[in-house]
Amino acid sequence: MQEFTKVMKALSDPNRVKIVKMLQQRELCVCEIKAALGLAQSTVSKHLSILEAAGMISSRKEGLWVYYHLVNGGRTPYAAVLVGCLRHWLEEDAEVLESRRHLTGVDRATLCRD
Amino acid sequence: MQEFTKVMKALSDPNRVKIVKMLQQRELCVCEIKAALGLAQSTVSKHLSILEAAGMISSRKEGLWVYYHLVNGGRTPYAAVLVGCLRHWLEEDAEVLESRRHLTGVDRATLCRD
DNA sequence: TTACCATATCTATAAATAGCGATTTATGGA
DNA sequence: TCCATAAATCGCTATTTATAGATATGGTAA
Repeated sequence: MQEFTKVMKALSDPNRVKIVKMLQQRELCVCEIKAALGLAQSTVSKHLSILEAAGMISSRKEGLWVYYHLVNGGRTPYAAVLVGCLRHWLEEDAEVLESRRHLTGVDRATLCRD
Repeated sequence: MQEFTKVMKALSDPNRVKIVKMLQQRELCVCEIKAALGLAQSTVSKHLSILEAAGMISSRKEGLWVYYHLVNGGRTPYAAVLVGCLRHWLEEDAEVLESRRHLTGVDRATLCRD
């Protein structure tokens, strides 16, 4: 039960849904997500840990940066199905498009030092 | 976006998931759900209104009683898919079985006057 | 070393939520 | 009309959650 509700709770916050939708395009480091959503770094880190605990995303360390990506298939059946559904869902959502727009055209190298 | 997160939030509470799983078996009036979950009537009513607002359940009035049932297909694509998934998911969940057990063998007529 | 930088964790706070009791509303029967 | 009953709503408390600032961690580079 908790395995299921954890996935539902993870996806009940718009910012976390936006993170999933952004990670559909490519893996991202924390500062990119921070910039795209306009949230504090600590807040983004918290959101990422919630999505990770729900079995939907995973991370990879590269030097100072931590890159997050969608877990292929998801770590639980619930995470797997929902991540799969979200491939199609909300593709035209205004908030999703907005956050994705912040990613393109921004140089990651300059973005991650401020 | 909100249409989606509303469904996720509705299913992020164990008691509401149990309500959906009970309604898979048959339609139920509020006092039956109240008895099965061991919650106050006002609390159950609140949960039902949240599930209804998410487009997953609907009600039918019959005299004093209000019978709730799953919306066939769901009022939104998100509600539809999740209700569909929940047909198979959590069938063996301990909490779900427990709440369902409270329903069987209880006479509705005597249950709803206390 | 020392300084710096990206991320995670800790602490605090404001807002949202689950819960219950009391009240209100709606319905049916006497 | 008056009373009883099922459900919805209101008012409140306790808990959870989203957020940000401050601090800790761990890697990089001088």
